Amino acid sequence: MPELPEVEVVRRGVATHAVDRTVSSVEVLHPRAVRKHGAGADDFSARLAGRRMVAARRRGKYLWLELGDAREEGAARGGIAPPLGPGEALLTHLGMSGQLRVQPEQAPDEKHLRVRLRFDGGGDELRFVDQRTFGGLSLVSLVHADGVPVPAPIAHIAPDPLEPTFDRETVVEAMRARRTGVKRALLDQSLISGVGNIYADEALWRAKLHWARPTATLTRPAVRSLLEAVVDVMHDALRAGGTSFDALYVNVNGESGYFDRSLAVYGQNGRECPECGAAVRRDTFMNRSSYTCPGCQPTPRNAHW
DNA sequence: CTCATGCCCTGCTGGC
DNA sequence: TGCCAGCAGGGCATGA
Repeated sequence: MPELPEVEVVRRGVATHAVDRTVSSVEVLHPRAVRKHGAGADDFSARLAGRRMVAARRRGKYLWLELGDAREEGAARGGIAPPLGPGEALLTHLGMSGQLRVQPEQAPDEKHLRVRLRFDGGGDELRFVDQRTFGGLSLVSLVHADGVPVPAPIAHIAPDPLEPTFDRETVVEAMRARRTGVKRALLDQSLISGVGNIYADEALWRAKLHWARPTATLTRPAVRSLLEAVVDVMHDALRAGGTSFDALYVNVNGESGYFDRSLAVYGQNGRECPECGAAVRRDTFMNRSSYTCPGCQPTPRNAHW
């Protein structure tokens, strides 16, 4: 499952292989992959063709490729200017199973290939492959939020913990003001973005907090150490190239990360906690799994289920 | 406004 | 061997 560290690995790959290239043609093989693009697949393809990728950026689990000025490029291509101005981007979310792959044009189509981008001059293609179709692409305009250009549809999402604009103390106060459980707050993208189920469980384990602990009962130092744990686990995962349980997460070259070997509790039901040796337990919460060590993260008396 | 819940989607796994 | 329930889960719409 791609979460922030995995998306960052993909961003780096896309920055290397797609930035400074100009899209020559776009093929949408499954309309659901561009469902967020309101004007439809044909419009998506027509507008993206001829645009130059100028930068690869990320907030949380969203990744976008900033596009060069369409009018100049359109003029250069014989006056067939797409009706877009500057300040736009190709926005992507990988969902659960989305992949951006750099592939030679002669490579056979992947079974779940959804969108193909070809570039001027031929060579490698950029492919969006997605088994479960929770992910997708769209063309969006950029707006300024706190002085940072972000895609308009995700302007409501909070900075992620690896961004320079992330203000830890703001998040500490916002979390303590919530009347909910700490994991639900960690997964709330309007408070802090980029934290998914895997890294939420790992950070809670490192901070020795149970997922059902009410945020209102946490001291400021406890929230600070939780946010530090989030940053630490994400940095560790990034160094390992991300977490891959199966072939669903790979980088743009199709390679898996190996952080799954370093997971303390996530997916470790019944295994020994690396800290105290107690058997890791799995609970169902928010219709998904939460893994805890009963020794290191005892259930709080006032649990917020 | 805050907080909680269900749905979208496909493929793999395990029980019978 | 085949069938089906359960599971993976981010983000959004909707309801309380």
